[in-house]
Amino acid sequence: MSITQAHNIAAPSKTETYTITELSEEFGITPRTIRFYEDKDLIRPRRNGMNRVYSRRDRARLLLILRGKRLGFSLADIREMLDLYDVGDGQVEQLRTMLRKSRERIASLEAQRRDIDDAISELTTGCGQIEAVLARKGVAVDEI
Amino acid sequence: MSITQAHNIAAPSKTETYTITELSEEFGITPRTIRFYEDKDLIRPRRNGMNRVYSRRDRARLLLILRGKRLGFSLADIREMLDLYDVGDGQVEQLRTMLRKSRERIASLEAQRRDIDDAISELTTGCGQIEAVLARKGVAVDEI
DNA sequence: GTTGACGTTGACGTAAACGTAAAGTATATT
DNA sequence: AATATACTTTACGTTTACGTCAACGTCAAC
Repeated sequence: MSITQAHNIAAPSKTETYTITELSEEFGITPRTIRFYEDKDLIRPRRNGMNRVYSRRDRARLLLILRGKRLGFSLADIREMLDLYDVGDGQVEQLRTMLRKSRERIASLEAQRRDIDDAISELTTGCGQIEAVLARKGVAVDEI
Repeated sequence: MSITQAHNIAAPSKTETYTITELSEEFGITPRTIRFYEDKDLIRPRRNGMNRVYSRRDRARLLLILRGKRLGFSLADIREMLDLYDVGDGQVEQLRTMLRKSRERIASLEAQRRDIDDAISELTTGCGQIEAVLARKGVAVDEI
């Protein structure tokens, strides 16, 4: 319970680093998940002996990964974008790729939304019919 | 290519039946899919020797299955609802279950839709930023 | 007498994103 | 020394809805 835990002894230096559990707790994911991302080449932390050491840059990558996941990209997509992001800075080609992928994703999401809307109206209609039948049977619908 | 194919020799009688490929072609699914549904106890066609024989009732069940899938229910959900549907007719308990499940599904779909809307706006914002950067670089955005 | 069309069962493969042991290493505390 | 804690690797398990062989049966046609 001491403040000076292993791997975190020094005072907050310029080269702040994180352990795998620190990051997992901060982002609400399991260490297994972070190792999985590494296995998929999404992060490449340094090592201190056997242990993984994450830099602030690694932490930023992890944030980008989780953001990509929230937006519904696959890990493969995310890896591709991260790789582009890494090569250089502001390369036109990367931006084009990101833009294309984002637009594709938007189109896909809009299609999904249409499907969802259709399903909702079909389900709503069905609910109404069931409610009508139950009402005719004298059953209070809200008792469900 | 003759009209009188095997298993379908008789004139259209009252007890019309279907082969597995007939149904699969009619509904745009593979025979494998229909056998899979049977394996999951969603349909139970009669047999003529080894061959499956589907009645109009089986065909109706298949329609309900595909409808349920369109609405995003799992096969397990669909089976449960079909079973209820089979027991009797207009039983209150079945209707309640259907209503509950449908309402749950609607709620889940609405949540999904909110997530999708959030993702779309986040992506749209990101696209706008990328477009701005590309424009400043003198790249026509539509060339992508 | 074999080709082709249609059918059967059984079992393994696929995709995504991890979960869940199992078994070992390394350090720190008691 | 023994215990506790954190970390490691390897590898199989999970879920859903099928796809994909493989090997076999059966019947009518050429």
